[in-house]
Amino acid sequence: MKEKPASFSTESQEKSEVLANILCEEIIRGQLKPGEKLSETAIASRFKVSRGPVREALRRLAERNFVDFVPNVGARVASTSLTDMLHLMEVRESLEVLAAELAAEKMTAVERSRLEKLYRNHLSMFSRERINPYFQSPEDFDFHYAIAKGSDNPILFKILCEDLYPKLLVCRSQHQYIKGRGTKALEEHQFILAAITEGDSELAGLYMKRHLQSARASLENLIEPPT
Amino acid sequence: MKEKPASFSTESQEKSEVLANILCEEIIRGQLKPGEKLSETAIASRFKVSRGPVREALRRLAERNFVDFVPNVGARVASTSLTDMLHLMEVRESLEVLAAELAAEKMTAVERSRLEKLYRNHLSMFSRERINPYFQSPEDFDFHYAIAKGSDNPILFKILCEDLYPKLLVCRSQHQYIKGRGTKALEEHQFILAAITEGDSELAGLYMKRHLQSARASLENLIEPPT
DNA sequence: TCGAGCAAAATTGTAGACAAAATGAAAGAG
DNA sequence: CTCTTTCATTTTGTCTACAATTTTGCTCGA
Repeated sequence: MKEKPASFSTESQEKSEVLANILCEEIIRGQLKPGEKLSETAIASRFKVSRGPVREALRRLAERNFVDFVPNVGARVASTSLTDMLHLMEVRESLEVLAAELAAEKMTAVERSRLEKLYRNHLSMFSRERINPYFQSPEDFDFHYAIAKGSDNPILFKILCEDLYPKLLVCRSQHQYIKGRGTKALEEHQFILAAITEGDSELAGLYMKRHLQSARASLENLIEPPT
Repeated sequence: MKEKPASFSTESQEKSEVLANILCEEIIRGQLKPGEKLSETAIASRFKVSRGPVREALRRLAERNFVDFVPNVGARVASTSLTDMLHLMEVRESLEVLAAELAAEKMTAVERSRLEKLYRNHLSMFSRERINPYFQSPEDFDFHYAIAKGSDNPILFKILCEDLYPKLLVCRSQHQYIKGRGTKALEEHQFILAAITEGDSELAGLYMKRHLQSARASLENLIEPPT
């Protein structure tokens, strides 16, 4: 019997995957700026690897639309406009309403209590230090993440948590969009939480819809300011 | 000034992309069966290329979840269960309702007339040869494709047409799920079309919802037959 | 001054070879 | 007979080298 050498913390190793994750992270953090050239040789020498793994990593990122790729020319960091962000939010709204409805129906007891605990933590956290823009903070995403998980629909979860959220984070970092909606968002979470814990699917969806609609509306104002 | 040599029909060339498309097509057609091993060397020799492009192609397909990938082991054709298909349909329903609503608001005049023409073609086509299961036929997808396009939301379009529809086709081929809902689906299209051409967003969404709900319901029966 | 055209440099695309890991089969112990 | 261990084979991971394409800068001429 083989000792499992990687007890935890990882690893599938495979440099191309590690590279893809690192580059993805740097794009999200904004350390790699939109439009910036991603030279294979430069990346290869930076990470002390050959170009093979780099190419594979870039292909993966291209498939996920984190980089724009032109054959025989190369890869560049994809630049996402505010219009893109609006489109993302439109899709997100639709899918999270579904997620909230499904979560209200299907969440297990432990999931519900965990979600409630999560909310209480956020509440106490932001009642002490009150200058925080809760909206789109890591904690905000945690809440939505938990609901996506609770929907018990892996496809839905993947689209939301692995496609849309990262993309939204990229948008945010590329536009310094830190539109903090104060503790308003936190209050809205309370209603969503209540509906989910009571298993009221329709209501959970409705609260989620309003929650995200207000976020989207403020974004729309940013694009075309009201007359 | 350079002559553009590839006047049309393509090409970005780049073997890894060509390979990815071919393999994807074969998975959709069911020529590559679920769970089947995708050996790099085998594919490389089959297409008379080196392993490099093959690896890149497989990485792309893995990112799109058409193949399951295990480091140091290799890639296998992803097998999609009927439960997966149900999850896909749930997400699809939510997104297509949004697409129909947006299409009703934003479709241009020429897009509307084109959609109408498309519908009339399907109508005459299936009134002559009436044995066809319209539902999930290429023509059925054409209609939904046009609406996704008309939503004027590239993110939405991409998820529907490049992620969900292909995946649904894979499911169908892997399960011989040719559940033809007769010309019922065609009739439902008529209502959707009417609502869109009249710009009635809410109604278009509602008809779309019912249209896909009935499809999903019949799928649910397949999984857990009614008592 | 500006643009076309050519040439050199840099970058991407592909191929082939080597290293590392996993798979599978055979041999041996209980 | 079954389970375990070992070893050879196969397959994947990575690297280096070479071919093809693009980019860049220069020269030349109007």
